[in-house]
Amino acid sequence: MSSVVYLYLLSGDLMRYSQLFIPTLREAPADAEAISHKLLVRAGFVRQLASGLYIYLPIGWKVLNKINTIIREEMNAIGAQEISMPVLHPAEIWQQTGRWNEIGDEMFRLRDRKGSDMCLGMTHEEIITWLASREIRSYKELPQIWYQIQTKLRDEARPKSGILRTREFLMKDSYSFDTDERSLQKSYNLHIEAYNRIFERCGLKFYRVDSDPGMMGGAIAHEYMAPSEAGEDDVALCAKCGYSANVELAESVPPAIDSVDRDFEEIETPEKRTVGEVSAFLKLSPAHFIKSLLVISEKEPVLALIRGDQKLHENKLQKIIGNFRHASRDEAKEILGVEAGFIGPMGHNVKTVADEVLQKGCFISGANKPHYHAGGIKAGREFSPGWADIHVAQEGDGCPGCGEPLHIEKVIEIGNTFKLGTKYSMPLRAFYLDESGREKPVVMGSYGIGPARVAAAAVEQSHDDNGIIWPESIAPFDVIILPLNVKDEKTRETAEHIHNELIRKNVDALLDDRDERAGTKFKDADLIGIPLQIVIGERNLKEGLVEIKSRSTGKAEKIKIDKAVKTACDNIA
RNA sequence: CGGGGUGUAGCGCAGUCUGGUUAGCGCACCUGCCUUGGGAGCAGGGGGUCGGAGGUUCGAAUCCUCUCACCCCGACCA
Repeated sequence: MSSVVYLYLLSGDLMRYSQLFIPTLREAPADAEAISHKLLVRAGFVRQLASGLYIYLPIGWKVLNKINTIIREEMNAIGAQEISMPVLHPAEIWQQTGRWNEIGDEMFRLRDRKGSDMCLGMTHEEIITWLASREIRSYKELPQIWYQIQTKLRDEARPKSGILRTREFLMKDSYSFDTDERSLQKSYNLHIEAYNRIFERCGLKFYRVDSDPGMMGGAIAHEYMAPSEAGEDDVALCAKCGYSANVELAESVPPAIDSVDRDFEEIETPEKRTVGEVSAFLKLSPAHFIKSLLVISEKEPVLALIRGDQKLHENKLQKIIGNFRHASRDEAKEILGVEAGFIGPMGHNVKTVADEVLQKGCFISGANKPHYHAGGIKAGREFSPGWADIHVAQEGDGCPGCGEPLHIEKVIEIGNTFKLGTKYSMPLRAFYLDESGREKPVVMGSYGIGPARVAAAAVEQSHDDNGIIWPESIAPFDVIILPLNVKDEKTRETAEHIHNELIRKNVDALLDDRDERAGTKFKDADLIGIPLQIVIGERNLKEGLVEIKSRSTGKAEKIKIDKAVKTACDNIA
């Protein structure tokens, strides 16, 4: 029996619906968009305090704690040790790693009464590394994995989708400390094992994908992604070889076009500027065109070329030419001497970066004169750019590993893992002495899980028109007992009896003892999403029967009263 | 930060364009009766600074100005 369940068994009242605070609503708030947002509010799990700030009501908090219990069990199982660090941080440590200045408005900052700069923790690399720097002396003390489940605060530019993107949220964050890269790989692998088990136990469908380490530093990073329409990220997946990556960095080979080599020729295209307009006008698919986009980097203007059916991947381009912005219409005309809409790759004196897919084939693009496009444009003949992958991977593009078509899926990020290396141990001087007495920086990793996102993803992935269908492992209760008419003595007695027996067997069972009509009880039970319902009605009772119904399958079974407890227990596993 | 939208009872909404009784409806809530296998019915009842401030007017939920909050799209996101 988990500690969470045990706490709730302490008071029988908390197993009675009439004593519990579960404010369900017939209608979802009008401003809720995501399914998980609507259902969690309607079913009485959460309430919004302000933008990006949520109150967890009793059953919401209980679900979160069930998730946290699973996380703790699996983290402890890999030898991680739970600690708790402050949410309020002195600026100094963040200044030492440089992130005080690197991070902008997203960090909540404040001053204490003495005027010292402080901030609210967005994450705890700085703090834990400070701790390690003071306490870790020798290779004999390594490796270590420390974790906490702690509130994080981020002044998000746009909180959204209920509890999916909030300004204050709970996060399980763990940090590994190792002597070298090889040892770090072991800690990293341990986390992979733990994460796989955690998300499996939480009943989620999920992928582990390559991700962009971003400002976190370090070279290797992965994200755990739960497929959902409410997600904010896209991942590229290959069913054949298993390639999986966030679209932020996914590579792909766009399908080849069959183009016939032709000589260069100009074509009049009056008032046709965009690829869409020109391709419709010439009755050719957008893949036969080159999109020529002028951007301005910090150093110089750059002409970026991509195929007409592809999108420019700004992050990929940014890694090549540094920060840039799109040129204005006037700038384009001034620099290239032609109005936007009729720009072609030929004959310009500016740095040009083209997507690799343009290396083969014969294309159409702007003719560099108003109201004209040009056909027969071949790489190496009409233009000679620098080559790079600068397109966004799209559905059906070839897998970079095996060539099979990629599938793009919308996902919620529920966890991430980063190899940090010495990014934090160096500036904060977290050093240890190795076997030969040499001082070396600790090699670190950092690993996050968002319990609220796990809950939201579970709702997104498992619901129907009637409400939530919780995975058993994280449901607010295992069983709900529905005495349909509590004024009927036999009904009430049977329900109480079954309830007591289930509780005695450590089943987390809720008794709906409210004097409500049957319909109301069914609707609430379905909405809240408790996996198993035991329905006690006068009709069946006369034959000595009660009904056990599965929330997920909707299948109901009539069984003898004295078999109800056993059957329920068997169903809970 | 750019674009769009919404603020009227706990929730969902009408009324605003075209200013004029005591600001309405459904659900929820309270009391009574009745009812008990899918959010019943009847009767009675409570609940509103119409987001806020200022202005125009004899008179403002309604018109004007400012402001705040929230949602959606985009940018951003260790």
